[in-house]
Amino acid sequence: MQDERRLAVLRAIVEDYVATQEPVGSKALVERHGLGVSPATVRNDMAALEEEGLITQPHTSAGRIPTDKGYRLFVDRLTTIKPMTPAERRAIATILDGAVDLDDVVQRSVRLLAQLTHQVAIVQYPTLSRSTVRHVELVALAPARLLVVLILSSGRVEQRLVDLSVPMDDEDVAALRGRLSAVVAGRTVAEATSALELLEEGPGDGGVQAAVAETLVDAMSDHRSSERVAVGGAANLARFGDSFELSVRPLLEALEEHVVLLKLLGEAQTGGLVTVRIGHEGPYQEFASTSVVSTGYGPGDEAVGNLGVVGPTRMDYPGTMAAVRAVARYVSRILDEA
Amino acid sequence: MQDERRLAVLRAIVEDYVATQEPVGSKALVERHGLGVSPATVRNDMAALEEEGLITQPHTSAGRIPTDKGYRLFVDRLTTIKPMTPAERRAIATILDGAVDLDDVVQRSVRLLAQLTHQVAIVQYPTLSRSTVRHVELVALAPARLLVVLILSSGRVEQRLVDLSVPMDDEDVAALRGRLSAVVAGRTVAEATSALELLEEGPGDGGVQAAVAETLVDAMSDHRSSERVAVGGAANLARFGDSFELSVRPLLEALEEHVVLLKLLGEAQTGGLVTVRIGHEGPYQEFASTSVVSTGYGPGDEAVGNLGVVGPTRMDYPGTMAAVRAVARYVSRILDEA
DNA sequence: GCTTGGCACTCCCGCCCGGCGAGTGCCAGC
DNA sequence: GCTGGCACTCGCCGGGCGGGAGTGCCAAGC
Repeated sequence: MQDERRLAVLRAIVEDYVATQEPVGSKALVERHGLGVSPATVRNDMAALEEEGLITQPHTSAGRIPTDKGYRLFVDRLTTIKPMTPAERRAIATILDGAVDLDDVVQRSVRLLAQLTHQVAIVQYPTLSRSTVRHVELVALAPARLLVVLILSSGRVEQRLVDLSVPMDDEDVAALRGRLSAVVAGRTVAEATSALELLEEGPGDGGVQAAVAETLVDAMSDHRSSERVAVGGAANLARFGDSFELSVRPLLEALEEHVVLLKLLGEAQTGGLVTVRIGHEGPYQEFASTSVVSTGYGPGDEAVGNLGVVGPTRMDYPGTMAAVRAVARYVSRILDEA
Repeated sequence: MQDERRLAVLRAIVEDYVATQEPVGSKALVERHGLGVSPATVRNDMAALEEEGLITQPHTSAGRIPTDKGYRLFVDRLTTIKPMTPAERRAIATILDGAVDLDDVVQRSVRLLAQLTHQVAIVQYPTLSRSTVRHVELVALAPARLLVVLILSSGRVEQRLVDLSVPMDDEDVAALRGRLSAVVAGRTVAEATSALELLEEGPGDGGVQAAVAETLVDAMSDHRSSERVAVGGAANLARFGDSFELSVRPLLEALEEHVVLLKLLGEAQTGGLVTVRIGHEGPYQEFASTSVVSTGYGPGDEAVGNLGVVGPTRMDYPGTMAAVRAVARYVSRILDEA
């Protein structure tokens, strides 16, 4: 009985604090929410919640604010993801359907997510994992410099420059292209990679074939492609009321370190499961006062990338989770069709 | 005689203010620079400079700070671009030489420029202008969906998706590729564009050839490619001592509007000419308290893109101009070789 | 045993105020 | 035309002072 009311008090504190950004006191709480008890009772509950480490006071005789642990309980047990309105769904569909290619989908998603949540959005470019090799192209830019272009069934194009130890003429290039094509075309990335690694050395070409094959393997490895992320809505960092130099600057710096962002997005969760990392739960000092809401996307149940938002721990979790889930679903649907 | 000393006073004020970020008074000025006159004399000169609108006081009985007009005079007549040290040159060379492709050059440049200047760096991706068509590739992703890939001599690859009104089989695709290749391969972008526009309708293909040709023309038009810019060092906005919400937030927002940034970089200047736009000289309200230092880059004397930095009007102009010029030169040299 | 009203207490915040110091403008003298 | 002197003007800083919001505790009531 009291336990239930205490949780109701915690929920009310989280909701009020998120809405006003100010510590919330017992009187304001009973006024704004119909709790049906007096402020004194709520004060007792608050003392108990503080005892459990769910809320805290910035200083004596101020209102209470939730701790990370309090937010965690709120997210896990006190709230459900708030469905998007039909208007919001339509907006998502309209914006994302206008995309001309995969990169454009990613760029539109990141803008959209930033606008929907008023926070910083991060979208990972799709990894190529299970796609197949559509085409290999070699272009001689100079006698001893080749442009290697790899086209995958996912629609992604990877390009690399290779400097050769010996010059090649157009015929050599065509022959090499033929040999490589025969080995990799139509195969999945995984198959093509092993096939390339088993490839015998070409006849007296000074290691050219090996160099090109290595470049292809490198281009196919998830690594570089999955390293890429798009970031948007950095201006929303202004919502951190704190000092710029102390809290926002390190965040801005971290946002340019895409490797950090990838770790932040974490492991892909598919099927509408949204991951929430609150405050200090992550490994990065800079993000100790932020929360990350993320999920995976991809055709079917396969995850080919992650997306999410990062914002202050005092964020609207139900709304943010809904937006992240909705955008991920829509992007997944686009990948299904492609 | 007095005129000369007055200009020396202006130069000293700019240099001191840039170094300390604080209004500079007459006494500090004679102490730090060996002006050989008394503070009172300097005060008279300052009154004259203020009369001319070159400096101003934030409030009565404070030191002076330069106005935009004062910075303009300083940049145009009182300073020369400070050459980079050999160590800095080597650092630039080392970092940029490690790039694997054109996009990587741009991304490395933007990071480098941000680090060198401690300001926000902007680098435009090279436009394709005079490059020639190396290769056209068509890939059937689905019966009625084509991926069109355009490879240019500059090393740039453009890709587009085309939805067809009628399905095509592999033979149709190969035939279409052959026809298009014959028309555009080896031509410059300009030539290829006109050739495509004159192309006759394919035999009973339901407008497929026209659709693909149009896509190619679109991909070749400078527009989309030159729209792309890379931004780095946004964290350096912290150097604006001002309030976050009022001055930094609109800037951050503007930095995500790449169209705005392109206008900011302005018209390309080649041959080591660096453009400086100070404060309100530009059309954008958000950038009224910033200066933009930019220049063009490209092989030979041809400008294929711009790069620059944006920072507070109180910036180290000689050093910034030197860094911008040095990076542009090095990028140009890389394009020369490619 | 839980809830409630009352009450004293604590502490932040905004305000005013006075002293200090930096810097100026002006003036008379050189 | 330069210089030293001098009075004046402000912005900045620290201290002191209510006002107010919020708390914890206690004794009484259901």
